[in-house]
Amino acid sequence: MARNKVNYALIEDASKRKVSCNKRLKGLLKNFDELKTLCDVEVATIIYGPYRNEPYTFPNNDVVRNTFIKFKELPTLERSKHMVTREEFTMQRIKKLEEQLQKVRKEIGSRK
Amino acid sequence: MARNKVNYALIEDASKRKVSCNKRLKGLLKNFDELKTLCDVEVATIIYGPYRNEPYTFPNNDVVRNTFIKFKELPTLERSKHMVTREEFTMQRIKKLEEQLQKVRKEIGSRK
DNA sequence: GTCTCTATATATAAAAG
DNA sequence: TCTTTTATATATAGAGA
Repeated sequence: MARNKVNYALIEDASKRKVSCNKRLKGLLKNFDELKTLCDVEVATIIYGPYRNEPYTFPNNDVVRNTFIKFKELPTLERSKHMVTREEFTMQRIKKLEEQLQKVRKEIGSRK
Repeated sequence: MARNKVNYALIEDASKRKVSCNKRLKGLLKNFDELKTLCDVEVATIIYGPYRNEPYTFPNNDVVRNTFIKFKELPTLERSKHMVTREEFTMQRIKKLEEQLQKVRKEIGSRK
């Protein structure tokens, strides 16, 4: 994806593959996080990587379990809307930091 | 992400949110597809969007079903060991933003 | 292995049609 | 709305420490 365009096929070199895998996993989790935050989409993911036996889950085990139950049973579960206090808090924090960054960067830009 | 940087918060405008949601879903599925192909990672995802009753699944319903069953059978302890919780993820994000802020502020300081 | 850097590919917000 | 286009932000392959 950068420097060189990558072939749409298994990366043969094992160490390159591992590095790529970790970078892409990170990117994927960010995408999920943003989709959930910006667009209010409910996601549940299990990822089995080749480098550990236990899977990665997102956003967390409970949600994954609940989403699966919902998926299996199809009748819509009424979901609690009152369990995001901490998440809201950290979200605000991130927003604020990003605004500060923007501001400071703009200040730099105007001096160049 | 383009033209303008987007705030890390729910997109208030409903039609913008929908457009963004669809674009991001598309991107996310592409990411999954590439991770699976390039790095031989097994993934299972359920995504409930606000615009249809049926969830999106990747790679397909059967794999999702099987993967989640497999996940359910893991002992709880093993499961939580490598869980990527959303909280952890946001903490990392905050840390990174703070580092950037520090760096940029230092740059400003050195010019004054 | 693990971080950082950075050039390039890609994703995507907003505009235009 | 939806598609297509474009400008910008972001992700990431490869390199170097």
